[in-house]
Amino acid sequence: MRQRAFGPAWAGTAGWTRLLRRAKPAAPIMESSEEALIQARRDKAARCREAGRDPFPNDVDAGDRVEVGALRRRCESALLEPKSDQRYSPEAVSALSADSLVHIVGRLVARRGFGKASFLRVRDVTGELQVFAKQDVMGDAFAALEDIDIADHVEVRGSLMVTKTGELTLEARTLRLLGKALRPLPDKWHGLTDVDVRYRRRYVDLVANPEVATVLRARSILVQGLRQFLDSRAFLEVETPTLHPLIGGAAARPFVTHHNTLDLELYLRVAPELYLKRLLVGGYERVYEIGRCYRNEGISTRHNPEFTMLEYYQAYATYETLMDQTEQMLRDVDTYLGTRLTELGLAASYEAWRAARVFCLSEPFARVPMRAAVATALERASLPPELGSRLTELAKGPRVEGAVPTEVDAEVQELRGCSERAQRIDWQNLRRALFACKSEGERLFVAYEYFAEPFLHEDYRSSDGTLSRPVFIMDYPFEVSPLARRKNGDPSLTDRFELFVHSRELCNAFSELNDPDDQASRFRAQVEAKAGGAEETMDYDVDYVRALEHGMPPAAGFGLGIDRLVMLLTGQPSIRDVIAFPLLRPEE
RNA sequence: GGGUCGAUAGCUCAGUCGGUUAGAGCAGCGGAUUUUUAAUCCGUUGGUCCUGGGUUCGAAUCCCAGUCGACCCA
Repeated sequence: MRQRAFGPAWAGTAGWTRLLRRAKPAAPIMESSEEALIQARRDKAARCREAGRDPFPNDVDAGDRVEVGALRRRCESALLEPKSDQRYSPEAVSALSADSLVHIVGRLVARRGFGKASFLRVRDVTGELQVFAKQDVMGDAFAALEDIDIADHVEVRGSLMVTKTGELTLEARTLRLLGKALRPLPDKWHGLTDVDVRYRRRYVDLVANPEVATVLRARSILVQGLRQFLDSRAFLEVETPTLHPLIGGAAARPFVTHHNTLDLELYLRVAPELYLKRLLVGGYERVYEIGRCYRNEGISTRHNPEFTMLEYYQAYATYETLMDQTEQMLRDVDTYLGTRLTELGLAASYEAWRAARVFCLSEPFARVPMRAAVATALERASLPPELGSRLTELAKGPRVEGAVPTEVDAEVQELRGCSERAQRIDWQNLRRALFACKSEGERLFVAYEYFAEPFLHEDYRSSDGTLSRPVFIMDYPFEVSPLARRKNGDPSLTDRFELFVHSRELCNAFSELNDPDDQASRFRAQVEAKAGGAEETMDYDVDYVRALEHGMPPAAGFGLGIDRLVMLLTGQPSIRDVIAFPLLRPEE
C-alpha cells in the first residue's frame, strides 16, 4: 500500500529529491489558506538557516534537562494553600531554586506576546510550564522568538520565578528552536473534535486533547499491571504464532493471507488458545500471552478487527480457581492503575473515571449458572417459568416482519404484555436466533442471550443497590463450548464461565477439555456445522488432538479482552478511544 | 444490511423563507503593548460551502444520486 501511494520503492533518493523540489515552487502560490500557513512556517525555517541556525538541530544536550513534572515536585513545598490552586510563594521558590539555571525542552503550546516580553507555555511528556521571555533579561537571544511558532519544539534555559498571579514560571535567558512544526495545531480552545480526523491523525489528537494521551497511558499501565499479576504467580509469558494454517480457538471469521515460498494459505489468528495448550502438554504449567488477534467482522463501538487479548493457562486448576483469581486480578490492576496515574500526576483523571463508574469491583462478584440466570430473568420479566422449555415452539413463528399474525405471533404479543421488561426483550431476533438452533444447548444459550444478558446489570446489584455487580455466568452448554471440559454429573454442560461487568462481556474461561476423543468429536461437530452453512466455526485440528493424546494435565484457561478492560476502567464509550490507531477506511 | 443525523476557512462554528460580494472566534500576517492565563486593542490575508446531477431568473440553502463519518438497530 505504501509503495503504491508513494511510487516504486526503487525510486530512491534522487526520486525523492525531485519530488521535494517540485513541491516547492519558486514563487509560492497560495492555493489554500492551509498552504499559506505552512509557507509562513517554511519561511521562518528558511530565515533560521540564513542566520546559520538549523531549524532541525540534533545536538540537544539533554544531560541537565529537567522534566516539568520533576520541577513541580521539586517546588511542591512552595505551594500556597489550597494546594489545588497551584499557586506558589515567590520567596519559597527563589529560596528553593537559589538562582540556578533550569533547562527544559518541549513543545510550545501557547504564546502571548507583549512587545518586548512574551509568555510562552511549554509542554513535555510530564506536564506544562509557563515561560516568561523578556528582552531586558534575554538581550539578543530575544530575537529567537521571531522564528518560533506555536507547535514548535523548543528548549529554554532560565531561572525559576513566580508571577504576580502565583504561577510557577521559567524566566528565560536563552531560547532555541529544536524542531520546526510546519503545520499549525488546531484551535487552542476547542481543540480537535471531528471524530474521524481525530482517529486518522492521532498524532494531532494526542497533542490537542491530552485526555486521549491519558487513556492510552492507562492502557499501557493496565497491561503492565496484568503482567505483574501473572509474573508474580509464576506464569511464563510466551509468544505463539499469529499466522495459522487452521482456524481454531474461537468462533470467528478469519482474515486470509498467503505465504509465497510455501505457497500456503494462512489465517491471521482469531485466538492463541490451541498453541498455548500445546505448551501445557509440553510441560509448562503456567503460560500466558498478551497478543493481537484478528477477526474479520464488522466495526462498531465494541469491535475493532484487530484487538488485544490476554490468555493464560494454569495446570491443576479449575474454572472455579479462576473465578477467584479473576476477581483478584481485576481489583489488583484497578488499584495499580490508580497508583501509577497518581504517581504521574494524573490522579484527577483516575478519580473522575472512578466516580463515573456504574459498576462496583469491591464486593464479591455474583456467580450464577446459566440456567438459573435464565430462570431469574423470566421471573423478573413476569414471564411463565415453563417458557424455557417451550423455546422450540417459539422459534416456529414466521420470521418475516409484517406477515399475517399467527397463533405464535399472538402468543408473543401476549408474552410481551407480561411486563415492562418483557417489552424490552428483542423477541424478533430471539426467534430468528432460536430458529437457527440445532440443539437444546444452543437454545439455552440463545435464551440466556436474549432474556438474561441484556438485564444482568439490573438483576445483580451492589449491596446498597446503587451500582451493578459483576456476574460470572457459569455452566455453558457443551454445544457452544467446543474446547471446554464437560461438567461432572451433567455432560450437557461445561465447566465454563464468562464474566459480565455491567452487562458487557469481559472474560471467558473454562476448565480445559483434555480428553482427546471428546475433543475429536467436538471438532467433528464444528466441521459438520460448517458444512451446514455456519460461518463462525473452527477447523478440525489433527495436530492439536495428537497433542492431547500425548496427555495434557488438567488445567483451566482464561481469556480477557484488553481493549474492553481499558474501556471499562477508563469509561470510554468506544473501542476506538482505547486504540491508538483503529482501522479506518483509507483516505480519499 | 436498515434507520436517524451530519459534512461551510488550518481549527471551532453561524448562515433566516431560495435573493446583493458566504460571516464570526481562534490560528496566520502587519502594528501597539515588559506579569499574561482563551491576554487585550487596531488593521488584514485566507473558501472546491463533501462530490455529481436536477429544479430555478437565481442554490451553501430545495430535490435526486453518490462518498465519508457519527449514533442507534441488525
